[in-house]
Amino acid sequence: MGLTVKEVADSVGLPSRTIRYYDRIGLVSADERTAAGYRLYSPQEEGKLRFVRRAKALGFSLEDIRGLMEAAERGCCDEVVPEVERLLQKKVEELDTKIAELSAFRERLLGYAAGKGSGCGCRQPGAFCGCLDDVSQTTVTA
Amino acid sequence: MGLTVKEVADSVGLPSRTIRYYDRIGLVSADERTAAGYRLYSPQEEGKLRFVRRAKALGFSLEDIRGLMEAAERGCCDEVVPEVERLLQKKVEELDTKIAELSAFRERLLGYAAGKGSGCGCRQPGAFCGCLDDVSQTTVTA
DNA sequence: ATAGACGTGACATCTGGGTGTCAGGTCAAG
DNA sequence: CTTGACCTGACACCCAGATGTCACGTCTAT
Repeated sequence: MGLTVKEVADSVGLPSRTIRYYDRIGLVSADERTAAGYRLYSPQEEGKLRFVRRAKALGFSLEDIRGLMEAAERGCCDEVVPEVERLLQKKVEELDTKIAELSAFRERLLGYAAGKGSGCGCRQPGAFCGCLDDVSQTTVTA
Repeated sequence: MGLTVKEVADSVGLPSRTIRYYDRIGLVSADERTAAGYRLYSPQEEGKLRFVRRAKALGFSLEDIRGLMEAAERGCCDEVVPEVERLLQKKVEELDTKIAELSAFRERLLGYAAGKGSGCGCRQPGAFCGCLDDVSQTTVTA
């Protein structure tokens, strides 16, 4: 009983190669095998893999994901949610910061593009005039 | 004339090792050298390096940055701004999408945490009950 | 019984963005 | 004239997250 690598791969939308990789690194292991050694995935493991795929798409590292799933092993949703929430909060904050910085950068660029005559006025094709530098004076973290 | 690697490194806030790396990969090269072969950086090159540092902090890849600087070589700011704006727009859109997805994910989590009784109710510590999977049904790109 | 799709582990390789470590050359100060 | 900080190139190595490629085993259909 259970799905083969290929079946579960098609089902969750990851290459079977990657599924085997996740097994190898101990992220999601098929703990059942056929007599011939073929991996067999239970619906639960399929769920884990699906979770991995989505969390990965959201920008979590495999280590983050490992942490989340270990939390899930320790308890069920009631215990997991705060952990997930914490990591998620961190992610959201990171992205918020990044967005803010990019927006500021963009504003400055638009200022250059639209306002103050046309550009920096240095008129030195071929030379790196420094106005991009000037434009990027936005304070940036990391 | 010009700054040595160490001087320019301290000035722009990058390790001298990294400056030499950027030279090696042809991102920002010191085209002047002393008789002994020491790199010498002009204020323009210093400006480029500063730009690289900031753009990197904003999440651009070195290849993106290379493209931006090539644009800068072709013309000056008037020509560069649209190019930068285009890349920047793309970045901002990527991040906006990501933020939206994370926020949706978060909402669902909060729904689990706060609403509907307490969690998914499956009460199966040690089992991956699938509610995280359920919670992450948010449509996600890439 | 044989072709072809799929499975296995093992090992190497890739990308991006560097860092560690050598072995040796240079330069300013004391 | 030596000490110590800096410079040079070359080569190896690191991380995450896979992917390529072998060589060989298995399963299903015809």
